[in-house]
Amino acid sequence: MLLRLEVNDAIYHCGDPVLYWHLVITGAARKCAFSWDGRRQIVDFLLPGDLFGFGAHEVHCFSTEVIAPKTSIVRYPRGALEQLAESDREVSKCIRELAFEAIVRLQTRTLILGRTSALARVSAFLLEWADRGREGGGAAISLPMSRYDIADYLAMAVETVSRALTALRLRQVITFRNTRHLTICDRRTLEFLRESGDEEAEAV
Amino acid sequence: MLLRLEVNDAIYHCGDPVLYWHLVITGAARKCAFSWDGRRQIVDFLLPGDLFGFGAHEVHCFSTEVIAPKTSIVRYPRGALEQLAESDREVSKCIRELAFEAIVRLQTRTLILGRTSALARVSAFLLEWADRGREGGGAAISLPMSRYDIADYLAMAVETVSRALTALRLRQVITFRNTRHLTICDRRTLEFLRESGDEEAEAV
DNA sequence: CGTGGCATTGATGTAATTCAAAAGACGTGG
DNA sequence: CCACGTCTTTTGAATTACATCAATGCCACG
Repeated sequence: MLLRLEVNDAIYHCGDPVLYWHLVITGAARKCAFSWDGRRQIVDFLLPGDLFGFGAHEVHCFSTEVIAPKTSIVRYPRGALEQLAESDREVSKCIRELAFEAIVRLQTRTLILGRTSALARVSAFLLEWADRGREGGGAAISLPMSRYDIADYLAMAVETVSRALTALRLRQVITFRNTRHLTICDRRTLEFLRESGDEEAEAV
Repeated sequence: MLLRLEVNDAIYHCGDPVLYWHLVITGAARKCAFSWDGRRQIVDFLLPGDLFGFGAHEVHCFSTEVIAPKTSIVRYPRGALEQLAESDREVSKCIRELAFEAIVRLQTRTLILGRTSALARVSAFLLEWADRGREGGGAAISLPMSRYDIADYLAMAVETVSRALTALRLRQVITFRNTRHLTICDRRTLEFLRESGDEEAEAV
């Protein structure tokens, strides 16, 4: 079943029963949680090819919402896919490996979130998207999400995200075509900042 | 193959080839990463019954070290277990569900690490261990790891962990039998602090 | 009875949040 | 096309929470 959705449309809400597994065809989405006081935390961004909304529980732990215009999503009935996973070795193996990859990604994300400073987190985010989004093959990145989304993904204030991006721009590590399109000029430095978070220690 | 290990023994190192999958029988261990400047980040604590060291990659992304005296670990040859996963539906399903659970745990952890304040993180940690470690059935918790381990798990300074625990003790949310054994007196407040992180807003 | 690792506490510095506001994007309708 | 309102992004000033530095207390172990 194919869905065509617009920005801020919800694909499912936290607490909904898990009836389908979803796959992004075009566009982008965010998987997020809300706390009682209205704060939001983004757990993952979904891009074309990403499978989501599957898991051990009977109900969704998170909400998933569209962030890019004219996003299309495919729904697979959950039961059928689970049955297929149990009968077909190939499908089963595929799902298992997909789950393992998700685990590695989440562990890496845990490291990023946990350890580092604001500049390091934003650097890590840009590098992550340079890898995921590679559309031109070059260092050009397009960010489908707002600064608020990035802030909630990296667990920092919007202002801090903006400042970090400005800092990177001033140091000529990145350049902007416009607010949502940028290019990495100095990947080496970006990788360095991701690890250290310290802008001073230039001496390699 | 059964291993008996002592505190600080390494079960495997980051970069080692993945030859086995491991299962904790008794004791405890920590899965951690190190950055070039020597800082450490703990990704997960392993307790009896936890399977670890499996994944998509050919080499381990993390190191795993023992934290409790006389810890015993079982090793399963990786190839055999993977073959079993492909031939036996039950095993396959079991592993898949185990992976899904790991994903949910990691996502939850992401939320904890990401959003909240020091007090909230320590509260979340205590509640997590109250659930995992339930040995007496009561609210008694024994922490096999040092404050340094907790700090690296929650991505904060040791001193901050200590201060948070002291704050909780002074507010009579927890009491200590000794440094590594404590009891939760006021679970309600602990759950509240985990969500809000704000010690002021007592008005429910 | 000393020694060394772990734990707590205090004083100080700093980086990120918060509060506040201006400038830029974007769409709508006159 | 321009004026208008709204939302996003950026920048500045002030505050705050955490990290860092430094010192002391606490146990276990030899």
